[in-house]
Amino acid sequence: MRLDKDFYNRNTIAVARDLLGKFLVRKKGRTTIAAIITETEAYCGQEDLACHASKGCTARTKVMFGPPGFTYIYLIYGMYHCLNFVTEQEGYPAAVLIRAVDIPKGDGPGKLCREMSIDKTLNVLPPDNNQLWVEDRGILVPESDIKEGKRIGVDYAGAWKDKLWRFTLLNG
DNA sequence: GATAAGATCATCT
DNA sequence: GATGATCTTATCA
Repeated sequence: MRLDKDFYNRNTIAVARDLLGKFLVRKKGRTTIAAIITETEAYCGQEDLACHASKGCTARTKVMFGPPGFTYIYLIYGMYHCLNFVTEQEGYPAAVLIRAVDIPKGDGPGKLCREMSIDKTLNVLPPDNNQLWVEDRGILVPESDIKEGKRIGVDYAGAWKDKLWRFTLLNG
């Protein structure tokens, strides 16, 4: 079943952990790609210096301040798109970055978006759109299969760079 | 194995 | 005009 607004309207770290083992579904024309989410990162609120919303509500980050379940996609380093899902209640800016998936060789958030043809045309989609969403297909992930780690590429974020807000799925 | 640099542009100052 | 939620390739050890 497809994850709805209620799933995303929770603590961001809990959402990031629970997204492991879920299926990311991308529908493009007659083609549908489904991939198991294996790596995520949580970005929590304006206090988190690694979170884009820490600089305030701008045209780009506005979606993070909105209701949960929406997509947040941006271009980084002029080359790669990154896919996020907005979490927590409206007014609290937070999101989960999808870093890697299992079916199309997932090595990172930029490569993932390239493989699945995800770009800014999919930005700010509600959770019930028909192009990109996440499904629960009944895979249960035991606590022992989840590994925590530091977030990647945010060394500028002071004390927040060492937060263990990245989650990877072991085995498969 | 580790570290460094280059690609390249939307967004913010 | 500066700066990245990255990735690839090159160079050194």
